[in-house]
Amino acid sequence: MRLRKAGYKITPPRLAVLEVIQREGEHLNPQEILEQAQAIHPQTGRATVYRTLELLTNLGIVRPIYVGDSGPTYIRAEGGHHHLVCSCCGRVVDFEQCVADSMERDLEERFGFRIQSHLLEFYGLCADCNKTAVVHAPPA
Amino acid sequence: MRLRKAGYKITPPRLAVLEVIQREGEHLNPQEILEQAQAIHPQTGRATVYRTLELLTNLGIVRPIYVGDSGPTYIRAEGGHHHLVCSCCGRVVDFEQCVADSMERDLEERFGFRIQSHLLEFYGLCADCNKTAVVHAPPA
DNA sequence: CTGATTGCAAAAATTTTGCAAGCCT
DNA sequence: AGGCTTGCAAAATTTTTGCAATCAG
Repeated sequence: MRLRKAGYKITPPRLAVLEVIQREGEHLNPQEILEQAQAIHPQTGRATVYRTLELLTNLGIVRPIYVGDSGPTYIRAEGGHHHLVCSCCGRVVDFEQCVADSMERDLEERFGFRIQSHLLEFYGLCADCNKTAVVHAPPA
Repeated sequence: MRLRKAGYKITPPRLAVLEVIQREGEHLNPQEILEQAQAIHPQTGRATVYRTLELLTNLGIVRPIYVGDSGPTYIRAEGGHHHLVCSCCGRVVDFEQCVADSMERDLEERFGFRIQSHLLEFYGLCADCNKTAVVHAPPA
């Protein structure tokens, strides 16, 4: 338990939030995390979720990402995340193979960072939006 | 002027927002964009800034990015942006060389996207946080 | 015990929306 | 002229804060 090692107390709300992110894993926003955490520990308050997310983020256990339009969502802070995002309609496609790993070593040496994860996003227009919006798109 | 081609009107507030992002270029949040836009066109309203940013984003002219903790900031939607972000203290370091470009062609073919830009972020702990926080960090 | 942690509710901060007036074309 | 755009202010969201009560260690 990283929390303990860092000198923090292990409490039901914190465990609930951790559990939710471990389980659901991906792309939950604070509201959803609150709801699911309450399913585990009913009296969990919203403020505590925010405080816990900040704590876990600082400890490098989770991380917020912003994809498409919606607000922040949280994911485990490990491994890579790769998205292809349409600037026009907001569509998001995940892809796997990524060359970022090959850069980590070099960056770690060069900047003294200890890298835990990465996010690679390409922005552009998806096939559909390419056909329409770009040509001539009156407000909708 | 991309705006015109897409069928939108060229107005002072829109020009002001564009001008601000072209000029300052990087990492301005909506509030700052509003202030600077008002320096150009005083009666610019906050709502218009938000509406314009959304419009320009959909047209693929600008793009919001979220780095570190703070809210969204806007940048021109072209080229790449590369950050090394410390999960602990929020420090952000920019770096240049990037291998993402080599992936664009393949992704475009595979998913039918027309890629305009990319964002590559590595998350981890900076040299300073590595020494302290990880070992034992009572709340501060 | 003791201080970190919590939940609540209020306060802030950030975005969105409704609408009449105004401007671009 | 016609309708997209705008600015304002109010409404809706989202996040942060103050504080007494509680809980983990």
